[in-house]
Amino acid sequence: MAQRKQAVTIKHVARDAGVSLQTVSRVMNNVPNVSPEMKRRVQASIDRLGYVPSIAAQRMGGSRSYIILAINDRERTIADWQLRQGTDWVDQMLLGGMTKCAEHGYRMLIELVDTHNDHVERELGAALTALQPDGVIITPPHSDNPQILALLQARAIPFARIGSTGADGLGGIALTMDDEGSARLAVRHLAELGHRQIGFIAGPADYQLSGWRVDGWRAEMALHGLDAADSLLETGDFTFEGGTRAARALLACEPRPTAIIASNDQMAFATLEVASALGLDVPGDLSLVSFDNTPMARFTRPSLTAIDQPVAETAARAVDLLISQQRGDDADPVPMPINVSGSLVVRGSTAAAKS
Amino acid sequence: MAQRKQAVTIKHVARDAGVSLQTVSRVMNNVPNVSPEMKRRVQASIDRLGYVPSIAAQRMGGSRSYIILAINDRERTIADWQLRQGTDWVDQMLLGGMTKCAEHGYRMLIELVDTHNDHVERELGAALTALQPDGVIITPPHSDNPQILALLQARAIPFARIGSTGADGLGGIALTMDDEGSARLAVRHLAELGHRQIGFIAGPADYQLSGWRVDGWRAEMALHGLDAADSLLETGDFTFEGGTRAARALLACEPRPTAIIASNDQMAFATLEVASALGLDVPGDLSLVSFDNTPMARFTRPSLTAIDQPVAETAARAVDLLISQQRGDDADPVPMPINVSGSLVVRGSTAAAKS
DNA sequence: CTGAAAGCGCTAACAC
DNA sequence: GTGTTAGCGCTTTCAG
Repeated sequence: MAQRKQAVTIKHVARDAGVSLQTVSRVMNNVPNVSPEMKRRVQASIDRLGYVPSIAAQRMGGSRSYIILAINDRERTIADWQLRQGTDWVDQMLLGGMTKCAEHGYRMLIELVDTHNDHVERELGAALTALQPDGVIITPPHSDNPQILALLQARAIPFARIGSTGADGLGGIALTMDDEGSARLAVRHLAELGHRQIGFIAGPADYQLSGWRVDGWRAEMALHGLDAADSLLETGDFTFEGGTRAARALLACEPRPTAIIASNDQMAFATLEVASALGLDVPGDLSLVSFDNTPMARFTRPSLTAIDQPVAETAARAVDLLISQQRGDDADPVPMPINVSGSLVVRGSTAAAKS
Repeated sequence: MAQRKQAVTIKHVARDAGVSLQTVSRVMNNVPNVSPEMKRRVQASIDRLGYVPSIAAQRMGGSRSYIILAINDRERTIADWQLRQGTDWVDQMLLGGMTKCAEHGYRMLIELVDTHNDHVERELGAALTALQPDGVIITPPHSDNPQILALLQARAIPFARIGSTGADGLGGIALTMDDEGSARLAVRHLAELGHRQIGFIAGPADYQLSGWRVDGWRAEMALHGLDAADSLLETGDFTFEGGTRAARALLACEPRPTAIIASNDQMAFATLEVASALGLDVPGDLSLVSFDNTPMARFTRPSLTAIDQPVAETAARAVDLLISQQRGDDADPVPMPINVSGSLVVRGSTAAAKS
C-alpha cells in the first residue's frame, strides 16, 4: 500500500525556504506577484528537495487536475485492437496528444465510451466527476453527439471536437482534417492520370466526415468536368466486409469505373481483393486511392496510394488549444474550425488510365 | 475553468440518506461492518443522486488513487508511433490493461520514460509523486532496470514486470511471455518440416528476453539433434536495418540455412527482402518464422508464420495481480514468474525443407 | 455497528 | 509583495 503521506510536500519547501506555503504555491504556478529574489530562493529549495506537487492535492485545492481526457468509441476501438488490423488511430492520438500534454505538465488519459448504450451520459458523466479533467477531446463518431456536448457544456469543461466543423453551434474547439479537401486531392490525382469514371466508397453516415468526403469527391469531379453519377457512389461501414460489398457493386457497373477512392484502408483492401477476384489488375485496370494511410497501406500488393490523415498533429493542436484556453491565454481567438490538412501519399495502386 | 465544487458529494448522499459521511464512505468501499439495512439505504441514495466519488479526493483522504501507471520506453515507443510500422504493443497493452482496470474502477495511464538519460530516477520519481499510482507496470527493456526497481521498492509501490523472471530478487510481480518456450515452438515447427540448418536472429542484449529466445533455440535444436552453430546465430536490434545485416550474414554462410527465425517482425521483413534480393524464394528456398505477430505479418508476401505474443493477456494479468495484491486479497500466492504462453501462427512463410 | 473529529496537500480568498 | 485562513472531498483514526 502506498504510504499515506508524501515524501516532500509544499510545507517542507516552505520551511526550507523560510517562506509561507502560499509563496511556494505562487512560484509553482508562476503567479505574477512574486519578487525575483523570493522566486529564486523558493525555486532553489524546490530543486534541492526535489519537490513535485501531487496532482490530486492540486485538484483538491481547487485548481487544475492536469488531466486531458480523450474520448474514443469503445466498441470500435476495442474491435480495432482485437482484430489487429494495424489501425493506429489511438497510437497517433497518443503520439500527438500525450507528448503535447507532457510539454505542459499534463497527462492524457484515454477513456472508452459506449455510444450505442443510452448510458452515454451516465458513463461519461461518471468519468468526468471521477477524473475532473481540465479538458476533453472527443473523436468521431462522437464529435457531434449532442448528448455528450450538452454534458460537457453543463459541466463547463473545455472540449475539443476532432472531425467536426462545429457548425452546429454546440460549442467547443472544432478541428477537422480537411476531409473535403483530401477527397478533392484524391480525385485530382486520379483525374490528372486521365481517369474519368472515378468511383467512391463512402464511410458510414454516423461519421460526419463521410459526408464531407463525398462532397469533396463531387466538387472535384465537377471541376474536372466529370460525372459524379450516383452509380459511382457506394456506402461502406469502414469494415472489410462493407468494403467488399461496395467494391462489388461499383465494379459491376457499366461502364466500369477505372478508379476507386475508398474512405478508409480496410475498404481499400477489400477493393483490392474484389478486383483481384474479378481478374482486374491494380493499377493496370483499376486505380485505387484510400483514406487513412495506416501502416498496412505500404504492405499490400500493390502498395496503396493514400490520403494521410494528420491525426497526431490534430490531437496535438487540440491539446494545445485546450490548455491555453483554460489557462486564459486568450492570445488570438483562433478561427473555427481549425483545419489540419492531410496529404496524398502516392504509391503503387494508381496509374494512368488506359486510353 | 472547471468549477471548484463538485455537483454531488459524499455530503449530499449522507444528508439524503440521513447518515454520517463515514457510513457512506463505508458503503462505497465495501467495508465489512455495515448493516445490510443501512447499506441498502445508502446505496439507494447513491443511485438516486448519481453520486460518483472524486478520485482526487479519495487519494487525498489517504486511500487509493485508482491509477495504474504503465511505463514504456520513450524513445522506442515514439519511434514506433512515428514510423507507423504497425507495431501495436501499446495498443495491446491498453486492450488488456485498460479494460481490466476498468473492471475494477481503475484507470491505466501510459507514461513514457527515457532510460538513456540518467534522469530516469528524477523523471519517473516525478511521475510517481505527481500521480501516486497504486501500481506500476514496467515493460521491456525496463523490466530489470535496477534503478527503477529500487525506486519503486523505496516508495513501496506495487509493481509488475513484464518480460522478467524476477530471478534477480528485486521484487515485484514477474511475468513473462514464455520466450524460451516460444522459440522452441518455432524451432520444433521448422524441425518437423525437415529443416536442419535453422538460423536465428536474436534481439538486442538490453532486452533480457533476447537471451531467453536464444536459449530456447539452442535447447530445441539440441533436442532434435541439430547443431546450433555460432554461425547460425546473429544479433539484430529489432530494426529493419539491423535485421538486414543479420539476414545477410546468415544467408552468406555455407551451408546456407534453410530456415531462419527472427526475433521480431521488423527483422523478419528485412529477411524477406534480403532473401528476395538474393533470389531466394520464401518459403521454397527459405522458411521464415518471426516473433510478435504484429498486424503486418499477415500482409507480407508470403504472409509470415509467427509467434504470437500474448501482450494483452499479460497486461491484463499484471493489472489483476497488482490490484488484488494491494487490496490485500492474498488468496493464493501466485508462483513467480507468471508465464503467459504465446502460440505459433502458421502462415505462408514456412514449408517443408527441400530434400 | 455507527458517528465525530482530524487531516491529507494544495490553492483561493482575503488580509497585511 | 507576502502571510493567514479556510476549505476542497474523502478517509483514517478513535469514540461510543
